[in-house]
Amino acid sequence: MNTAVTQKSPQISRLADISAAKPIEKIEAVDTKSRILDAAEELFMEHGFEATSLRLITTAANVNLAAANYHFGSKEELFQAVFTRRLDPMNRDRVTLLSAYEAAASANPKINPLTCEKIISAMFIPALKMARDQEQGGKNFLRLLGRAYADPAPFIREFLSSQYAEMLGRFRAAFGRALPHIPREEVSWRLHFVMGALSFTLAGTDVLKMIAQFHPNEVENDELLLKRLAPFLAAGLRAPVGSAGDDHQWFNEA
Amino acid sequence: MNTAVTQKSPQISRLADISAAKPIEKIEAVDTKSRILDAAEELFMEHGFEATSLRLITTAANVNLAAANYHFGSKEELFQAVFTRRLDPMNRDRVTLLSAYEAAASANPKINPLTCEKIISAMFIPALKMARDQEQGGKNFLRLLGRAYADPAPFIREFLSSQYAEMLGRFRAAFGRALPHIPREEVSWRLHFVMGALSFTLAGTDVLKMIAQFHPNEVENDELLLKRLAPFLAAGLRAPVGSAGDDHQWFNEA
DNA sequence: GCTCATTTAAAACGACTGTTTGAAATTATC
DNA sequence: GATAATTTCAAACAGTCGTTTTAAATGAGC
Repeated sequence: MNTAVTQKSPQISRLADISAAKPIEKIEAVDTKSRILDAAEELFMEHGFEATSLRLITTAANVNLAAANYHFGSKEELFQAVFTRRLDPMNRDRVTLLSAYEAAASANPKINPLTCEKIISAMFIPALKMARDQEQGGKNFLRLLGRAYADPAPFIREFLSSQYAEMLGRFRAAFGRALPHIPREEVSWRLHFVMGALSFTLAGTDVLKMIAQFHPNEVENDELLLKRLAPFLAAGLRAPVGSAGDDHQWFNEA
Repeated sequence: MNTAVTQKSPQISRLADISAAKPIEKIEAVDTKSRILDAAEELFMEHGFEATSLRLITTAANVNLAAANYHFGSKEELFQAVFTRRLDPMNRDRVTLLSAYEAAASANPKINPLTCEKIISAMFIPALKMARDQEQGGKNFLRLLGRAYADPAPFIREFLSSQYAEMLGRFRAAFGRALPHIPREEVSWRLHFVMGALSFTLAGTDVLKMIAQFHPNEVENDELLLKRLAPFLAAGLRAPVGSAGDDHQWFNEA
């Protein structure tokens, strides 16, 4: 015998223990469908898609296991239902707000120009509204959304892509008009970076937060957080495109 | 009987089909340990941690199932081994490069000032080097790393946190010195945003890429990609902190 | 009260999971 | 070449998984 590695004696389940799931928590919606959605939202946020079993969800929701498949068909469809419930209206609000800004700018360009800050606020305000309105569920969903961006499952990525297609198209066009001196392709990339910083921040589960000396005792609210993010992103969007001199200096001096 | 939802007739496995795994692919390392690491790196990147089974990994690596547990102890320890193999030297290179810049700046502040661009390049150059050196594995790992940032599994987050602690502390201090007019806490947040845009970009699996009209036929290399990212981040880091006027204007005009 | 569609309940299905075991094969050491 | 340490192998273990099935309970319309 031997040991290339000291083996752990007992088999410890890595997944959330279903026997430790409290049958009744704060899931208080009346109908079964909503109870399942609420529990799924919280548990998917906490453990991720693959690591969250239907038994864990239905136990937390205090409903029968078969109810999940009965009402939603499959686990994937339940996952999508969790998203559409909140993402659909949020992205609709974003497009509506952007349209309002565009109309105001069109009517009176001198007074209400469509600045980068305006466009960014059209993306953030609906997200903020959701985080504030449904006190618990809204924040859970934002964290879940931030994580879903990086999930490798193809069905998640295809689903999110279809959900975001219209909104992102509108905002890319708006940024393009607000930044006429920047090439269209560069604008696409910067919108890409904006989404990255945004989703990373909304997910709120990054490595930085677990390291000491990073705002140790202060509990930031989402509003203050996005007020920090906004100037950062606006400045990045307006930055001069990298000159040839910078490009060559960058990677050859080390 | 009835149907609240049209049921899918057969049970289709959502996970990667092990029967479809090719026993021999391009995993050509000689020793079993490296073969497992190479296969695990690629499959974890492709399917995520939970959705990747040890049987899938060992089949792709063309080794026996028990070899994974024999050499690494557990699936979690295998996952961590995949990371330490590349992340450890990469972060060491980053700190070394930053130290070199700091020494040069200290010796001759007028000629070699420690600018934001310098510090950013100390983060990017080692990542670029890895992406170029090991042609396939390096890129795979960067995508895996970007996804791991958002993974909800506690052991992943704690592991990454410990791996990044020293490096991030050094870079936060460096940014603080390079941006003396910006409050320390604001610097921490902006480093946070930088990491978000960076990991999102390195992951390369975001929603934007799947939407039409986004660089449809051009295959960007990582070098050009980071040349686009750098000016964006540097401008954001140097942005004036949000004034009180901006703050109040932001969220109350909708 | 009866009929009918809708919803809930308990139990089982087949498949897949990480891990362990004990013997065979291989490699190194003397 | 014999002995010992290391590595590989096939097989099994004890669970959990998503899903389906069957029957019981519930509700509405008349």
